[in-house]
Amino acid sequence: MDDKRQKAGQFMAVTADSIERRSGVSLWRQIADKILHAIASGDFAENEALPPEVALAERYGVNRHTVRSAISALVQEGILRAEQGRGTFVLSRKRLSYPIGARTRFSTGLQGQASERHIVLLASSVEQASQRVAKGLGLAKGAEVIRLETRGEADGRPVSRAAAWFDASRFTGIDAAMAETGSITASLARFGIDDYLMQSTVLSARHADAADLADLELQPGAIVLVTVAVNITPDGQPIQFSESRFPAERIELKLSAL
Amino acid sequence: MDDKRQKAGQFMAVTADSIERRSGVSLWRQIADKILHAIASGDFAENEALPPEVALAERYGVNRHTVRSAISALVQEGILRAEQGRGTFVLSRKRLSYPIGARTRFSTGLQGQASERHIVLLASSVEQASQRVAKGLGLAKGAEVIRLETRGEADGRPVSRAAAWFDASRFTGIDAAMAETGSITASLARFGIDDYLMQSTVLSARHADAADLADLELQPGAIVLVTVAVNITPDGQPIQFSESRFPAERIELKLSAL
DNA sequence: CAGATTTGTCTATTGATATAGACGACTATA
DNA sequence: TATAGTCGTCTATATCAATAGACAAATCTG
Repeated sequence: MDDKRQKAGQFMAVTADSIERRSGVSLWRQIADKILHAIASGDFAENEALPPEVALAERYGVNRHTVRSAISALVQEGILRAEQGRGTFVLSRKRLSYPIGARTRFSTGLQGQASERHIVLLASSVEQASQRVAKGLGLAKGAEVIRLETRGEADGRPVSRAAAWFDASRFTGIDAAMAETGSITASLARFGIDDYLMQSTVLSARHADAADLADLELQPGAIVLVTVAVNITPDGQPIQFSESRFPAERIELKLSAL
Repeated sequence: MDDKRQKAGQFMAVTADSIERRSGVSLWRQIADKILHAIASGDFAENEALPPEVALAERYGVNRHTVRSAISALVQEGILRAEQGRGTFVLSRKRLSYPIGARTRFSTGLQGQASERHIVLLASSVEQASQRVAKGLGLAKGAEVIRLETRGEADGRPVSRAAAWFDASRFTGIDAAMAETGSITASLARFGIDDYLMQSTVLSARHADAADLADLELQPGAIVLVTVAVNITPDGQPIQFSESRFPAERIELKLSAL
Protein backbone atom coordinates (compact mmCIF):
# COMPACT_ATOMS: atom_id res chain seq x y z
CA MET A 1 0.00 0.00 0.00
CA ASP A 2 1.71 3.11 -1.21
CA ASP A 3 1.73 6.16 0.97
CA LYS A 4 1.06 9.32 -0.99
CA ARG A 5 2.78 11.38 1.62
CA GLN A 6 6.11 9.74 0.83
CA LYS A 7 6.84 12.00 -2.10
CA ALA A 8 9.39 11.00 -4.69
CA GLY A 9 12.90 11.65 -3.57
CA GLN A 10 11.89 14.09 -0.88
CA PHE A 11 13.63 13.52 2.38
CA MET A 12 11.32 13.66 5.31
CA ALA A 13 12.99 14.23 8.65
CA VAL A 14 11.35 12.35 11.47
CA THR A 15 10.76 15.49 13.47
CA ALA A 16 9.71 17.67 10.56
CA ASP A 17 6.11 18.82 10.77
CA SER A 18 4.55 19.26 7.38
CA ILE A 19 4.48 22.70 5.82
CA GLU A 20 2.81 23.63 2.56
CA ARG A 21 4.48 25.95 0.14
CA ARG A 22 2.75 28.21 -2.43
CA SER A 23 -0.48 27.41 -0.66
CA GLY A 24 -2.10 30.78 -0.35
CA VAL A 25 -1.25 30.63 3.33
CA SER A 26 2.17 32.01 4.13
CA LEU A 27 4.71 29.85 5.87
CA TRP A 28 4.95 32.13 8.87
CA ARG A 29 1.21 31.88 9.38
CA GLN A 30 1.34 28.09 9.14
CA ILE A 31 4.18 27.95 11.63
CA ALA A 32 2.38 30.29 14.00
CA ASP A 33 -0.55 27.87 13.83
CA LYS A 34 1.72 24.95 14.65
CA ILE A 35 3.29 26.69 17.60
CA LEU A 36 -0.14 27.57 18.94
CA HIS A 37 -1.22 24.00 18.51
CA ALA A 38 1.88 22.75 20.27
CA ILE A 39 1.20 25.08 23.18
CA ALA A 40 -2.44 24.07 23.34
CA SER A 41 -1.57 20.40 23.41
CA GLY A 42 1.07 20.86 26.05
CA ASP A 43 4.19 20.26 23.97
CA PHE A 44 5.53 23.64 25.00
CA ALA A 45 4.84 24.21 28.65
CA GLU A 46 3.54 27.47 29.99
CA ASN A 47 6.19 29.87 31.31
CA GLU A 48 8.85 27.74 29.69
CA ALA A 49 11.11 28.77 26.84
CA LEU A 50 10.36 27.63 23.34
CA PRO A 51 13.16 25.86 21.49
CA PRO A 52 15.52 28.50 20.09
CA GLU A 53 14.73 30.01 16.72
CA VAL A 54 17.36 28.01 14.86
CA ALA A 55 15.99 24.78 16.27
CA LEU A 56 12.44 25.68 15.28
CA ALA A 57 13.63 26.66 11.82
CA GLU A 58 15.26 23.28 11.39
CA ARG A 59 12.26 21.48 12.82
CA TYR A 60 9.86 23.08 10.37
CA GLY A 61 12.32 23.14 7.48
CA VAL A 62 12.30 26.89 6.96
CA ASN A 63 14.60 29.83 7.38
CA ARG A 64 15.15 31.34 10.80
CA HIS A 65 13.63 34.63 9.62
CA THR A 66 10.42 32.87 8.72
CA VAL A 67 10.20 31.47 12.23
CA ARG A 68 10.81 34.97 13.53
CA SER A 69 7.84 36.27 11.54
CA ALA A 70 5.64 33.61 13.10
CA ILE A 71 6.93 34.37 16.58
CA SER A 72 6.48 38.10 16.21
CA ALA A 73 2.85 37.58 15.21
CA LEU A 74 2.31 35.53 18.37
CA VAL A 75 4.14 38.11 20.46
CA GLN A 76 1.82 40.79 19.13
CA GLU A 77 -1.07 38.57 20.03
CA GLY A 78 0.12 38.21 23.60
CA ILE A 79 0.80 34.48 23.38
CA LEU A 80 4.59 34.65 23.59
CA ARG A 81 7.18 37.00 25.03
CA ALA A 82 10.62 37.16 23.44
CA GLU A 83 13.61 38.25 25.54
CA GLN A 84 16.87 39.01 23.88
CA GLY A 85 19.62 36.73 25.06
CA ARG A 86 17.30 34.55 27.10
CA GLY A 87 14.71 32.96 24.90
CA THR A 88 11.06 33.08 23.89
CA PHE A 89 8.54 32.24 26.56
CA VAL A 90 5.02 30.95 26.56
CA LEU A 91 2.69 33.37 28.28
CA SER A 92 -0.69 32.09 27.35
CA ARG A 93 -2.41 29.23 28.97
CA LYS A 94 -3.71 26.26 27.07
CA ARG A 95 -6.74 26.48 24.91
CA LEU A 96 -9.91 26.87 26.91
CA SER A 97 -12.44 24.13 26.56
CA TYR A 98 -15.89 25.52 25.96
CA PRO A 99 -18.64 23.06 26.77
CA ILE A 100 -21.48 22.59 24.33
CA GLY A 101 -24.46 20.68 25.51
CA ALA A 102 -28.16 20.82 26.05
CA ARG A 103 -27.70 23.22 28.97
CA THR A 104 -24.65 25.19 27.96
CA ARG A 105 -24.31 28.41 29.95
CA PHE A 106 -21.42 30.76 29.41
CA SER A 107 -21.04 31.68 33.06
CA THR A 108 -20.64 28.16 34.33
CA GLY A 109 -18.99 26.64 31.29
CA LEU A 110 -15.55 28.07 31.81
CA GLN A 111 -15.53 27.66 35.55
CA GLY A 112 -12.21 26.39 36.76
CA GLN A 113 -10.48 27.29 33.52
CA ALA A 114 -10.48 31.06 33.84
CA SER A 115 -10.56 33.03 37.04
CA GLU A 116 -12.53 35.87 35.53
CA ARG A 117 -15.20 35.64 32.86
CA HIS A 118 -18.11 37.77 31.77
CA ILE A 119 -20.26 38.79 28.84
CA VAL A 120 -20.27 42.31 27.44
CA LEU A 121 -23.30 43.61 25.59
CA LEU A 122 -21.84 45.41 22.60
CA ALA A 123 -25.01 46.51 20.87
CA SER A 124 -28.67 45.76 20.54
CA SER A 125 -31.25 46.56 17.94
CA VAL A 126 -34.72 45.77 16.77
CA GLU A 127 -34.92 44.45 13.25
CA GLN A 128 -36.98 42.37 10.92
CA ALA A 129 -36.27 38.66 10.97
CA SER A 130 -34.32 37.33 8.04
CA GLN A 131 -35.26 34.04 6.45
CA ARG A 132 -33.02 31.90 8.63
CA VAL A 133 -33.72 33.75 11.88
CA ALA A 134 -37.46 33.53 11.28
CA LYS A 135 -37.19 29.85 10.53
CA GLY A 136 -35.12 29.20 13.63
CA LEU A 137 -37.57 31.01 15.89
CA GLY A 138 -40.67 29.73 14.18
CA LEU A 139 -41.78 33.23 13.17
CA ALA A 140 -42.86 34.73 9.90
CA LYS A 141 -40.12 36.28 7.81
CA GLY A 142 -39.99 39.98 8.57
CA ALA A 143 -41.39 39.67 12.09
CA GLU A 144 -39.84 42.01 14.61
CA VAL A 145 -36.95 40.54 16.53
CA ILE A 146 -34.47 41.90 19.04
CA ARG A 147 -30.83 41.30 18.28
CA LEU A 148 -28.17 41.29 20.99
CA GLU A 149 -24.53 41.50 20.06
CA THR A 150 -22.28 40.16 22.79
CA ARG A 151 -18.71 39.30 23.47
CA GLY A 152 -17.55 36.72 25.97
CA GLU A 153 -14.28 37.35 27.75
CA ALA A 154 -12.19 35.15 29.98
CA ASP A 155 -9.22 36.48 31.89
CA GLY A 156 -9.44 39.64 29.85
CA ARG A 157 -9.25 37.93 26.47
CA PRO A 158 -12.14 37.66 24.04
CA VAL A 159 -13.24 34.07 23.64
CA SER A 160 -16.51 34.42 21.81
CA ARG A 161 -18.56 36.83 19.76
CA ALA A 162 -22.23 36.18 19.35
CA ALA A 163 -25.41 37.54 17.87
CA ALA A 164 -28.62 36.36 19.47
CA TRP A 165 -32.15 36.98 18.24
CA PHE A 166 -35.38 36.92 20.26
CA ASP A 167 -39.03 37.38 19.37
CA ALA A 168 -39.56 41.12 20.00
CA SER A 169 -43.20 40.74 20.96
CA ARG A 170 -42.45 38.27 23.69
CA PHE A 171 -39.13 39.58 24.99
CA THR A 172 -39.59 43.33 24.94
CA GLY A 173 -36.88 44.86 27.07
CA ILE A 174 -34.52 41.91 27.07
CA ASP A 175 -31.81 44.23 25.77
CA ALA A 176 -32.10 46.35 28.92
CA ALA A 177 -32.14 43.23 31.07
CA MET A 178 -29.03 41.97 29.36
CA ALA A 179 -27.24 45.27 29.82
CA GLU A 180 -28.10 45.21 33.50
CA THR A 181 -27.42 41.59 34.36
CA GLY A 182 -24.72 40.67 31.84
CA SER A 183 -26.29 37.25 31.54
CA ILE A 184 -28.64 35.73 29.02
CA THR A 185 -29.85 33.22 31.55
CA ALA A 186 -30.69 35.93 34.08
CA SER A 187 -32.39 38.05 31.44
CA LEU A 188 -34.56 35.19 30.27
CA ALA A 189 -35.46 34.47 33.88
CA ARG A 190 -37.15 37.88 34.00
CA PHE A 191 -39.51 36.66 31.34
CA GLY A 192 -40.41 33.61 33.31
CA ILE A 193 -37.98 31.29 31.62
CA ASP A 194 -36.00 29.44 34.22
CA ASP A 195 -34.80 26.64 32.01
CA TYR A 196 -33.94 26.29 28.37
CA LEU A 197 -32.24 23.72 26.20
CA MET A 198 -30.12 23.64 23.11
CA GLN A 199 -32.24 22.14 20.39
CA SER A 200 -29.72 22.00 17.60
CA THR A 201 -26.30 23.36 16.82
CA VAL A 202 -24.60 23.47 13.46
CA LEU A 203 -20.88 23.88 13.48
CA SER A 204 -18.48 25.09 10.82
CA ALA A 205 -15.12 26.79 10.49
CA ARG A 206 -13.72 29.50 8.26
CA HIS A 207 -11.05 32.11 8.07
CA ALA A 208 -11.70 35.14 10.25
CA ASP A 209 -13.00 38.13 8.36
CA ALA A 210 -12.25 41.74 9.22
CA ALA A 211 -15.11 41.94 11.71
CA ASP A 212 -13.89 38.83 13.52
CA LEU A 213 -10.38 40.20 13.70
CA ALA A 214 -11.54 43.37 15.38
CA ASP A 215 -14.09 41.75 17.68
CA LEU A 216 -11.90 38.90 18.84
CA GLU A 217 -8.53 40.64 18.73
CA LEU A 218 -7.14 38.14 16.27
CA GLN A 219 -4.34 38.35 13.79
CA PRO A 220 -5.26 38.08 10.13
CA GLY A 221 -5.35 34.53 8.86
CA ALA A 222 -6.79 33.17 12.07
CA ILE A 223 -9.54 30.58 12.02
CA VAL A 224 -12.91 30.93 13.73
CA LEU A 225 -15.31 28.20 14.73
CA VAL A 226 -18.89 29.17 14.00
CA THR A 227 -21.93 27.73 15.72
CA VAL A 228 -25.52 28.38 14.78
CA ALA A 229 -27.91 27.27 17.47
CA VAL A 230 -31.55 27.32 18.50
CA ASN A 231 -32.51 27.28 22.16
CA ILE A 232 -35.92 26.06 23.22
CA THR A 233 -37.94 25.83 26.40
CA PRO A 234 -38.33 22.37 27.92
CA ASP A 235 -41.74 22.12 26.26
CA GLY A 236 -40.30 22.81 22.85
CA GLN A 237 -40.94 26.48 22.19
CA PRO A 238 -38.04 28.17 20.36
CA ILE A 239 -36.91 31.27 22.23
CA GLN A 240 -33.46 32.14 20.98
CA PHE A 241 -31.59 31.90 17.69
CA SER A 242 -27.89 32.61 17.83
CA GLU A 243 -24.72 32.60 15.81
CA SER A 244 -21.46 32.50 17.74
CA ARG A 245 -17.87 32.75 16.64
CA PHE A 246 -14.97 31.34 18.61
CA PRO A 247 -11.27 31.90 17.91
CA ALA A 248 -10.01 28.40 17.11
CA GLU A 249 -6.61 29.17 18.54
CA ARG A 250 -7.97 29.98 21.99
CA ILE A 251 -11.02 27.78 22.28
CA GLU A 252 -11.92 24.18 21.68
CA LEU A 253 -15.49 23.02 21.93
CA LYS A 254 -16.23 20.13 24.21
CA LEU A 255 -19.43 18.33 23.35
CA SER A 256 -20.60 17.00 26.66
CA ALA A 257 -23.02 14.20 27.28
CA LEU A 258 -26.19 15.91 26.25
CA MET B 1 -18.84 54.20 19.17
CA ASP B 2 -16.07 54.21 16.61
CA ASP B 3 -15.97 51.35 14.21
CA LYS B 4 -12.50 50.02 13.67
CA ARG B 5 -13.61 48.44 10.45
CA GLN B 6 -14.14 51.82 8.84
CA LYS B 7 -10.55 52.30 7.80
CA ALA B 8 -9.20 55.77 7.21
CA GLY B 9 -9.96 57.13 3.80
CA GLN B 10 -10.73 53.75 2.34
CA PHE B 11 -13.93 53.63 0.41
CA MET B 12 -16.07 50.71 1.39
CA ALA B 13 -18.74 49.72 -1.06
CA VAL B 14 -21.96 48.59 0.54
CA THR B 15 -21.70 45.18 -1.05
CA ALA B 16 -18.00 44.74 -0.36
CA ASP B 17 -17.21 41.69 1.75
CA SER B 18 -14.26 42.23 4.02
CA ILE B 19 -10.86 41.12 2.86
CA GLU B 20 -7.67 41.25 4.86
CA ARG B 21 -4.45 42.33 3.26
CA ARG B 22 -0.93 41.31 4.33
CA SER B 23 -2.54 38.77 6.58
CA GLY B 24 -0.47 35.69 5.92
CA VAL B 25 -3.41 34.41 3.91
CA SER B 26 -3.33 35.45 0.28
CA LEU B 27 -6.23 37.36 -1.20
CA TRP B 28 -7.05 34.67 -3.73
CA ARG B 29 -7.33 32.13 -0.93
CA GLN B 30 -9.62 34.40 1.07
CA ILE B 31 -11.81 34.99 -1.95
CA ALA B 32 -11.95 31.29 -2.73
CA ASP B 33 -13.15 30.80 0.85
CA LYS B 34 -15.84 33.42 0.39
CA ILE B 35 -17.07 31.93 -2.84
CA LEU B 36 -17.23 28.50 -1.23
CA HIS B 37 -19.14 29.96 1.67
CA ALA B 38 -21.53 31.72 -0.66
CA ILE B 39 -22.19 28.48 -2.49
CA ALA B 40 -22.65 26.57 0.74
CA SER B 41 -25.16 29.08 2.02
CA GLY B 42 -27.06 29.15 -1.21
CA ASP B 43 -26.13 32.63 -2.45
CA PHE B 44 -24.82 31.15 -5.68
CA ALA B 45 -27.16 28.44 -6.82
CA GLU B 46 -26.00 25.13 -8.14
CA ASN B 47 -25.68 24.88 -11.93
CA GLU B 48 -26.02 28.64 -12.15
CA ALA B 49 -23.38 31.05 -13.34
CA LEU B 50 -21.36 33.04 -10.84
CA PRO B 51 -21.31 36.79 -11.31
CA PRO B 52 -18.73 37.65 -13.99
CA GLU B 53 -15.12 38.08 -12.94
CA VAL B 54 -15.19 41.86 -13.15
CA ALA B 55 -18.25 41.99 -10.90
CA LEU B 56 -16.64 39.70 -8.34
CA ALA B 57 -13.47 41.76 -8.46
CA GLU B 58 -15.43 44.90 -7.70
CA ARG B 59 -17.45 43.18 -5.02
CA TYR B 60 -14.38 42.03 -3.13
CA GLY B 61 -12.34 45.11 -3.92
CA VAL B 62 -9.52 43.35 -5.74
CA ASN B 63 -8.14 43.02 -9.22
CA ARG B 64 -9.80 40.76 -11.71
CA HIS B 65 -6.65 38.62 -11.91
CA THR B 66 -6.87 37.94 -8.20
CA VAL B 67 -10.41 36.69 -8.59
CA ARG B 68 -9.20 34.50 -11.43
CA SER B 69 -6.63 32.92 -9.12
CA ALA B 70 -9.37 32.10 -6.65
CA ILE B 71 -11.61 30.68 -9.33
CA SER B 72 -8.89 28.55 -10.87
CA ALA B 73 -8.20 26.99 -7.47
CA LEU B 74 -11.87 26.09 -7.16
CA VAL B 75 -11.96 24.78 -10.71
CA GLN B 76 -9.04 22.50 -9.89
CA GLU B 77 -10.94 21.35 -6.86
CA GLY B 78 -13.98 20.45 -8.92
CA ILE B 79 -16.25 23.05 -7.34
CA LEU B 80 -16.59 25.30 -10.38
CA ARG B 81 -16.36 24.98 -14.14
CA ALA B 82 -15.33 27.98 -16.22
CA GLU B 83 -16.48 28.22 -19.83
CA GLN B 84 -14.96 30.77 -22.10
CA GLY B 85 -17.51 33.23 -23.39
CA ARG B 86 -20.32 31.84 -21.23
CA GLY B 87 -19.48 32.17 -17.59
CA THR B 88 -18.35 30.24 -14.53
CA PHE B 89 -20.72 27.65 -13.18
CA VAL B 90 -21.29 26.05 -9.82
CA LEU B 91 -20.85 22.31 -9.98
CA SER B 92 -20.68 21.30 -6.40
CA ARG B 93 -23.59 20.80 -4.11
CA LYS B 94 -23.99 22.54 -0.78
CA ARG B 95 -22.00 21.60 2.23
CA LEU B 96 -22.97 18.25 3.69
CA SER B 97 -24.22 18.23 7.24
CA TYR B 98 -22.56 15.56 9.31
CA PRO B 99 -24.48 14.66 12.43
CA ILE B 100 -22.66 14.35 15.72
CA GLY B 101 -24.49 12.80 18.57
CA ALA B 102 -24.43 10.02 21.11
CA ARG B 103 -25.14 7.46 18.40
CA THR B 104 -23.42 8.94 15.40
CA ARG B 105 -22.88 6.36 12.66
CA PHE B 106 -21.21 7.27 9.42
CA SER B 107 -23.41 5.06 7.29
CA THR B 108 -26.69 6.54 8.41
CA GLY B 109 -25.53 10.06 9.10
CA LEU B 110 -25.34 11.26 5.53
CA GLN B 111 -28.45 9.46 4.37
CA GLY B 112 -30.48 11.63 2.09
CA GLN B 113 -27.64 14.04 1.46
CA ALA B 114 -25.42 11.86 -0.67
CA SER B 115 -26.53 9.02 -2.85
CA GLU B 116 -23.37 7.03 -2.35
CA ARG B 117 -21.26 6.85 0.77
CA HIS B 118 -18.78 4.41 2.22
CA ILE B 119 -15.71 4.04 4.39
CA VAL B 120 -12.36 2.91 3.01
CA LEU B 121 -9.83 1.25 5.29
CA LEU B 122 -6.56 2.86 4.31
CA ALA B 123 -4.23 1.18 6.75
CA SER B 124 -4.11 -0.63 10.03
CA SER B 125 -1.38 -1.32 12.50
CA VAL B 126 -0.65 -2.51 15.98
CA GLU B 127 1.15 -0.03 18.14
CA GLN B 128 1.76 1.02 21.69
CA ALA B 129 -0.73 3.42 23.15
CA SER B 130 0.42 6.99 23.48
CA GLN B 131 -0.42 8.98 26.55
CA ARG B 132 -3.65 10.39 25.23
CA VAL B 133 -4.86 7.20 23.55
CA ALA B 134 -4.17 5.22 26.72
CA LYS B 135 -6.03 7.76 28.79
CA GLY B 136 -8.99 7.76 26.44
CA LEU B 137 -9.27 3.98 26.48
CA GLY B 138 -8.50 3.58 30.15
CA LEU B 139 -5.37 1.55 29.45
CA ALA B 140 -1.82 1.82 30.68
CA LYS B 141 0.47 3.91 28.51
CA GLY B 142 2.29 1.63 26.11
CA ALA B 143 -0.42 -1.03 26.06
CA GLU B 144 -0.96 -2.65 22.70
CA VAL B 145 -3.64 -1.03 20.59
CA ILE B 146 -4.90 -1.51 17.05
CA ARG B 147 -5.07 1.56 14.91
CA LEU B 148 -7.39 1.82 11.91
CA GLU B 149 -6.92 4.59 9.39
CA THR B 150 -10.05 5.27 7.42
CA ARG B 151 -11.46 7.68 4.93
CA GLY B 152 -15.13 8.47 4.51
CA GLU B 153 -16.38 9.27 1.04
CA ALA B 154 -19.69 10.61 -0.18
CA ASP B 155 -20.55 10.81 -3.85
CA GLY B 156 -16.93 10.07 -4.63
CA ARG B 157 -15.51 12.93 -2.61
CA PRO B 158 -13.59 12.52 0.63
CA VAL B 159 -15.52 13.94 3.55
CA SER B 160 -13.60 12.60 6.52
CA ARG B 161 -10.31 11.11 7.53
CA ALA B 162 -10.06 9.30 10.81
CA ALA B 163 -7.75 7.31 13.01
CA ALA B 164 -9.40 4.99 15.49
CA TRP B 165 -7.73 3.04 18.29
CA PHE B 166 -8.96 -0.12 20.00
CA ASP B 167 -7.62 -2.25 22.82
CA ALA B 168 -5.63 -4.93 20.97
CA SER B 169 -6.23 -7.60 23.58
CA ARG B 170 -9.96 -7.28 23.34
CA PHE B 171 -10.43 -6.54 19.65
CA THR B 172 -7.91 -8.81 17.99
CA GLY B 173 -8.79 -9.02 14.32
CA ILE B 174 -10.93 -5.92 14.14
CA ASP B 175 -8.72 -4.71 11.32
CA ALA B 176 -9.69 -7.73 9.24
CA ALA B 177 -13.34 -7.27 10.15
CA MET B 178 -13.18 -3.66 9.12
CA ALA B 179 -11.53 -4.51 5.81
CA GLU B 180 -14.26 -7.01 5.15
CA THR B 181 -17.34 -5.10 6.26
CA GLY B 182 -16.32 -1.50 5.65
CA SER B 183 -18.14 -0.52 8.80
CA ILE B 184 -16.99 0.13 12.33
CA THR B 185 -20.42 -0.68 13.67
CA ALA B 186 -20.49 -4.04 11.92
CA SER B 187 -16.95 -4.81 13.01
CA LEU B 188 -17.70 -4.08 16.63
CA ALA B 189 -20.80 -6.25 16.39
CA ARG B 190 -18.52 -9.23 15.77
CA PHE B 191 -17.08 -8.66 19.19
CA GLY B 192 -20.46 -8.69 20.81
CA ILE B 193 -20.91 -4.94 20.84
CA ASP B 194 -24.26 -4.10 19.40
CA ASP B 195 -24.54 -0.63 20.80
CA TYR B 196 -22.11 2.10 21.69
CA LEU B 197 -22.31 5.75 22.60
CA MET B 198 -20.22 8.82 22.18
CA GLN B 199 -18.93 9.69 25.60
CA SER B 200 -17.16 12.92 24.82
CA THR B 201 -16.06 14.84 21.79
CA VAL B 202 -13.64 17.71 21.68
CA LEU B 203 -13.76 19.88 18.64
CA SER B 204 -11.22 22.24 17.15
CA ALA B 205 -10.16 23.69 13.80
CA ARG B 206 -6.84 24.33 12.13
CA HIS B 207 -5.23 24.74 8.76
CA ALA B 208 -4.87 21.53 6.81
CA ASP B 209 -1.38 20.06 6.88
CA ALA B 210 0.24 18.15 4.04
CA ALA B 211 -1.28 14.86 5.13
CA ASP B 212 -4.75 16.36 5.23
CA LEU B 213 -4.33 17.83 1.77
CA ALA B 214 -3.44 14.47 0.31
CA ASP B 215 -6.00 12.44 2.23
CA LEU B 216 -8.93 14.78 1.70
CA GLU B 217 -8.01 16.10 -1.74
CA LEU B 218 -7.88 19.67 -0.53
CA GLN B 219 -6.10 22.69 -1.83
CA PRO B 220 -3.42 24.20 0.38
CA GLY B 221 -4.75 26.72 2.85
CA ALA B 222 -7.94 24.81 3.48
CA ILE B 223 -9.34 24.46 6.97
CA VAL B 224 -10.11 21.18 8.70
CA LEU B 225 -12.42 20.55 11.60
CA VAL B 226 -10.91 18.10 14.06
CA THR B 227 -12.85 15.95 16.49
CA VAL B 228 -11.36 13.80 19.21
CA ALA B 229 -13.85 11.37 20.63
CA VAL B 230 -14.23 8.43 22.96
CA ASN B 231 -16.93 5.83 22.37
CA ILE B 232 -18.18 3.70 25.20
CA THR B 233 -20.52 0.79 25.69
CA PRO B 234 -23.88 1.57 27.31
CA ASP B 235 -22.46 0.38 30.63
CA GLY B 236 -19.57 2.82 30.43
CA GLN B 237 -16.63 0.80 29.14
CA PRO B 238 -14.44 2.77 26.72
CA ILE B 239 -13.95 0.82 23.51
CA GLN B 240 -12.78 3.29 20.88
CA PHE B 241 -10.67 6.41 20.80
CA SER B 242 -10.67 8.35 17.58
CA GLU B 243 -9.47 11.50 15.91
CA SER B 244 -11.32 12.63 12.80
CA ARG B 245 -10.66 15.42 10.37
CA PHE B 246 -13.33 17.00 8.19
CA PRO B 247 -12.79 19.47 5.35
CA ALA B 248 -14.57 22.60 6.59
CA GLU B 249 -15.45 23.63 3.07
CA ARG B 250 -17.40 20.44 2.38
CA ILE B 251 -18.78 19.52 5.77
CA GLU B 252 -20.55 21.17 8.63
CA LEU B 253 -21.16 19.32 11.86
CA LYS B 254 -24.68 19.14 13.16
CA LEU B 255 -24.81 18.51 16.87
CA SER B 256 -28.04 16.71 17.37
CA ALA B 257 -30.03 16.26 20.54
CA LEU B 258 -27.88 13.66 22.17
C1' DC C 1 35.89 37.93 32.64
C1' DA C 2 35.59 34.80 28.51
C1' DG C 3 32.89 32.17 25.80
C1' DA C 4 28.59 30.16 24.46
C1' DT C 5 23.82 30.84 23.58
C1' DT C 6 19.98 33.36 22.05
C1' DT C 7 17.28 37.19 20.24
C1' DG C 8 17.52 41.64 17.35
C1' DT C 9 18.82 44.10 13.16
C1' DC C 10 20.72 44.86 8.73
C1' DT C 11 21.57 44.01 3.62
C1' DA C 12 20.78 41.42 -0.53
C1' DT C 13 18.40 38.24 -3.59
C1' DT C 14 14.73 35.29 -5.32
C1' DG C 15 10.09 33.89 -6.07
C1' DA C 16 5.13 34.41 -5.15
C1' DT C 17 1.32 37.69 -4.84
C1' DA C 18 -1.35 41.55 -6.53
C1' DT C 19 -2.33 45.38 -9.61
C1' DA C 20 -2.87 47.42 -14.25
C1' DG C 21 -3.93 47.50 -18.99
C1' DA C 22 -4.55 45.48 -23.48
C1' DC C 23 -6.20 42.21 -26.54
C1' DG C 24 -7.72 37.58 -28.26
C1' DA C 25 -11.27 33.77 -28.23
C1' DC C 26 -15.62 32.13 -27.54
C1' DT C 27 -20.76 32.55 -26.76
C1' DA C 28 -25.27 34.47 -26.93
C1' DT C 29 -28.51 37.56 -28.85
C1' DA C 30 -30.65 41.30 -31.29
C1' DT D 1 -23.87 39.07 -38.91
C1' DA D 2 -22.80 42.65 -35.91
C1' DT D 3 -22.31 43.60 -31.13
C1' DA D 4 -21.99 43.00 -26.34
C1' DG D 5 -20.62 40.13 -22.67
C1' DT D 6 -17.46 36.90 -20.71
C1' DC D 7 -13.37 34.07 -20.08
C1' DG D 8 -8.26 33.33 -21.53
C1' DT D 9 -3.65 35.10 -22.19
C1' DC D 10 0.04 38.27 -22.35
C1' DT D 11 3.24 42.03 -20.64
C1' DA D 12 4.80 45.07 -17.06
C1' DT D 13 5.38 46.72 -12.41
C1' DA D 14 5.20 46.97 -7.35
C1' DT D 15 4.89 44.75 -2.99
C1' DC D 16 5.05 40.82 0.07
C1' DA D 17 7.11 36.42 1.49
C1' DA D 18 11.09 33.61 2.06
C1' DT D 19 15.97 32.57 1.91
C1' DA D 20 20.81 33.67 2.99
C1' DG D 21 24.53 35.51 5.53
C1' DA D 22 26.61 38.57 8.81
C1' DC D 23 27.01 40.84 13.00
C1' DA D 24 25.22 43.39 17.20
C1' DA D 25 23.08 43.10 21.83
C1' DA D 26 21.68 40.81 25.80
C1' DT D 27 21.95 36.88 28.92
C1' DC D 28 23.80 32.88 31.13
C1' DT D 29 27.55 29.71 32.64
C1' DG D 30 31.99 28.20 33.94
